[in-house]
Amino acid sequence: MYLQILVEQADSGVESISSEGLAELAGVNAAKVRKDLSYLGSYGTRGVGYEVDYLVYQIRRELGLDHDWPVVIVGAGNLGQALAGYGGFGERGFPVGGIVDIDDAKVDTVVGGARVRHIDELPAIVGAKNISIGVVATPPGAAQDAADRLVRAGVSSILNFAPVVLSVPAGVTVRKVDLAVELQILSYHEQRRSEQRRTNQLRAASGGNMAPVGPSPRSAEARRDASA
Amino acid sequence: MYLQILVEQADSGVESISSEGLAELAGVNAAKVRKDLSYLGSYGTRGVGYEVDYLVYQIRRELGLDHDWPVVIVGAGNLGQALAGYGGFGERGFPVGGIVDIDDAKVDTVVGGARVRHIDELPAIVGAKNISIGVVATPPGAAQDAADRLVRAGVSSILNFAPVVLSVPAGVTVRKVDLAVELQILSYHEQRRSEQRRTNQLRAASGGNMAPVGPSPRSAEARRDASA
DNA sequence: CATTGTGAAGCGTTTCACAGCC
DNA sequence: GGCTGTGAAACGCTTCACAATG
Repeated sequence: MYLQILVEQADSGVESISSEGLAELAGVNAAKVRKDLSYLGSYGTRGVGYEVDYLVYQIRRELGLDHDWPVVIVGAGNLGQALAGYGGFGERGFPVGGIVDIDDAKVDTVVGGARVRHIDELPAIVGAKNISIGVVATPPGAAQDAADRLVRAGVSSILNFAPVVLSVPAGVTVRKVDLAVELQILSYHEQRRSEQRRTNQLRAASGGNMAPVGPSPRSAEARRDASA
Repeated sequence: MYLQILVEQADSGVESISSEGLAELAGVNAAKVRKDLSYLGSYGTRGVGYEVDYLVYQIRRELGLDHDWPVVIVGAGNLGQALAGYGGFGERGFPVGGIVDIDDAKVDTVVGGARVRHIDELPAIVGAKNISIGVVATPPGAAQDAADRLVRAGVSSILNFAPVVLSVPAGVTVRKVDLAVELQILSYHEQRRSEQRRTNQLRAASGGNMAPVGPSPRSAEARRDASA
């Protein structure tokens, strides 16, 4: 996240930034920024701050972003197609090295500039482009099989969009992005807000005093809290 | 996550589950499951376990999933279209109540069964369907404006797919899904793995003894760790 | 007697507070 | 004087361990 912000700042011509400035932009505590950055080494200058370009370079190096990581997408349905068509991946160093599907009807169609290939070609694709990262964009029922195939093909990191817990051997990293879970979390907050409103109405109706729970001044502090 | 697993279990005819069983499926510790569920109330039976259906009901109630939450999508580009076309949302209680874009060329096109409307109609759409949740699927530069418009229209929860930190008033919840960040995290793990391999080679070449760092037996334990 | 519910310990992360340094 | 780097305290989440109980 720091990387994103720093790149943005660099693009706007900012050359130096303090931990406090970066914290403000990231919505976190300044001490946290300093501690986080200290794990990279001592790249700040006391009394001055951090040089944006240099920090970008160091973070990129630490994250292994000094070269591209081609990815292979399994599943050419709605989501797979959108991911393949979404230019943002390539821009950020993750070009789509291939997209595969198990359905012959989808094979050889073209999405986002890539031809869909059959899932049986996975080992060939992974081998040819030396791919380490796979994306599972299949329906839930096909996700474990997709993961197994990716692992067998030699992939060691998986980004999973299917709403299932994947089981993989040790040494393989899985990250899960579950859109429904994100919405459920928002639903929970909405639920609480509406319960809160009911309680306030009751309290107001009964004429009692109450601690303020409504919007406080729109300070940076408050805005940070809002996304917690 | 428990909810997902429990619904799946219910569909396969499982009627009762222990904290240990649920922990296994979720890839977490059994004590954590019990503590988590204890916040809902005491819905288990000692010596027996939890009744799946009842637990599903209680979790749904707590999360506010006892009714649908229509969502409005801002941005009808690649991602917005995929989200609108992705049936999974509606199935899980989040039907697409509308999709808007600022670009007249996209307005009135139809994606995933919904007609794209102009972003100026946002207040009308939100008001008519009583929408609380908005999805930002715009390019980075347009995201803050999209968020501001959503908030002005009365939305109080936002799911943000744009790679920017949104600034919203207190009382509005934002969750961010950043695909590039997910891939960057995987890149970091890959980076470490390749560094590890180099170190091992050096150690092996120098003939020294070393603690095992490679794959261990594929136990449930190890597979859990893999996704950490 | 298997399994829950939960105090208490353990542990990693965040924040404070200030010495160190430019 | 201003800002970094970092021990130490605070905090919150996870896990242990076991009393409670159907």
